[in-house]
Amino acid sequence: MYRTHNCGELRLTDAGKTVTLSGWIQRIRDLGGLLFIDLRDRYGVTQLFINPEQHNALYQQAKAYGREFVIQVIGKVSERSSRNPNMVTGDIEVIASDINLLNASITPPFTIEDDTDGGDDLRMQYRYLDIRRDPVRKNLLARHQVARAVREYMDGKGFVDVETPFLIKSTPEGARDFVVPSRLNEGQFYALPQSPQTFKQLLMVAGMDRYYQIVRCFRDEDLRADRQPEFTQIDCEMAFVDQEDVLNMFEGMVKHVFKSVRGINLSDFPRMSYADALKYYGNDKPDLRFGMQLIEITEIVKGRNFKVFDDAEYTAAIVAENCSEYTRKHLDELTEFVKRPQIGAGGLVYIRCATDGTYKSSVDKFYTQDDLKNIAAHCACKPGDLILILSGKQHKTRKAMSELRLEMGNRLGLRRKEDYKPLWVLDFPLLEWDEDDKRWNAMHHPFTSWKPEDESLMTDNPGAVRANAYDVVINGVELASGSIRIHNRAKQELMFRTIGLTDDEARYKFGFILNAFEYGAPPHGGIAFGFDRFCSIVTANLDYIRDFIAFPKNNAGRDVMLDAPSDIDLRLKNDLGLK
RNA sequence: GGUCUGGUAGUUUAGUUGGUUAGAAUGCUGCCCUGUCACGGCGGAGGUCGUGGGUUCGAGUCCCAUCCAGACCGCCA
Repeated sequence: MYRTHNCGELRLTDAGKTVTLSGWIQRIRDLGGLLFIDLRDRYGVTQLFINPEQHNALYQQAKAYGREFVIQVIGKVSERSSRNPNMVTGDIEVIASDINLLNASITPPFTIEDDTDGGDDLRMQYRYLDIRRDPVRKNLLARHQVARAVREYMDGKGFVDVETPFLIKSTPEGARDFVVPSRLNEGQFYALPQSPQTFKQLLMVAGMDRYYQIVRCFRDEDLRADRQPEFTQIDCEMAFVDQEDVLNMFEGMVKHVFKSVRGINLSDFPRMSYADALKYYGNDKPDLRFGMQLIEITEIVKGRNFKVFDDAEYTAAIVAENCSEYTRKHLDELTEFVKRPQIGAGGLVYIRCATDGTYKSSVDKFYTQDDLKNIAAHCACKPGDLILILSGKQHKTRKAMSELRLEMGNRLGLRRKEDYKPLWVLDFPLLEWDEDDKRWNAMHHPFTSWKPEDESLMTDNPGAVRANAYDVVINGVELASGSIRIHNRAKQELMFRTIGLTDDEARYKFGFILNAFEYGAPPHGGIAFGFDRFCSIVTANLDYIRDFIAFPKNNAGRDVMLDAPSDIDLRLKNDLGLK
């Protein structure tokens, strides 16, 4: 038997017991006449004690050990003569009477400690050492807890976990597919699923009624801190439901997970239309942890010969409370921020609302004190506040304003880690114009149904059609996205035609689902959560998911531990008909 | 496809206007140390300054190219 206890469970009440522990050497403290070893496993750290006067051979043996050696120790639990209140096992130590070396270790390339000296690159290359560190291990355990809570809730609501295939057919819509060459069908390829979308709909046609799966998805697109080429979704679908049913069911799931994993009671999710999200936050995933809404002032700033505002399609302001004392340096920084190519604003106009009731702006040449007072009143700006104004094309300016708002939120400490502000964003447009391909594209996916009252717009104004689509957003992060689906062949064909697929193409690419819709497809809808994101938000409220994935890829899609992707054997290439 | 930041000891990094032997911390290592827990004290080893080219009397430092890493834009239904 390698161990009778783990390294995190012994307490003062165990004093006197003879125990066997196995684990890794975290650190050795040799005081000459005394030697301490911190022994670590997944569960914690326990101090071992060796007194050379009693066990000189053991002392000589242990002295030669180094960090990360794997040992088994037999000894007696006893109260420490000087306790350590910072450790849960700090009241006791194990007085070693025998130690077996199970495996030696070379010196690790970085320290296995909470605050490691290792850079990201090294940590990824030696991920198996990184996972020995407490913070990383905790994240993986948290991920397990989130998954467990999800399954608990879904099972309780009668959802059935059904597996769907990974080797499927490439489709033209959406992200770029990862493909797998077929040996038995030379020259042809499987695609890895971007999501099990069509399968879950077919399971509804099949009468499974309530389906879910925690499932890997694959998209061959460029990566970000919060995006991996393979990632995990909580994929869900229900039959005989309308939008309200889906919203209630999955709001319940998010609340259950927060309660179960963190003990946090989320209040009911507010709902906001896509149009309002853009109007008030410049963004379809608003961070509601702070106000600072966008205020449109396009018309009231016109007519003062300030050409930028006079010519602008859209001008908007945000009010930063108690920032009127911002220095020239601060304002220059903000100007630089919005003028960065990624944001792309032409410039930044400010109005300081001084505490004495006067106004100072960067456009004093064009605007009188009364003009500025009028703008301030429109923005409900108080003395001591600072108004920041951007101007230009509506879409681009809203986007820039959204970035500026988030930046100010960061600077003012308004995006507090401990706050959680979820919401539903509703009524997304069904379609968006693809400038490159000169055609309409499904905004969510081409199986999304539309508001019946907007159906007449499908032909004359497709961009105005609203979808039965919804997102869960928490703290400015899109956590989940779903829709009520089309379940009728004619409507599905109309959708395909609208996004530029000919009937022949539609039949070739999606014939299976069109056919299925003719065999009594029930009304259905669902949602899919980004599971990795969910974990990072619930446990740490971070917009960084790699720490929640055991073996993630780097920003070029490489696995630096395996050094994948790699070349393959020539013979394998031949078998696959590749050159 | 594009923009930006970085690459100096095992690791994390400092390095001024281009100028003597590239400095520190940590890790490693030797000796000392009987209650440590980031133990402590004294000593030691450890560097092709990512790579290639160029400018210069002289390059870690300036220029060009390239590789790697990270962040972002495009992209991601």
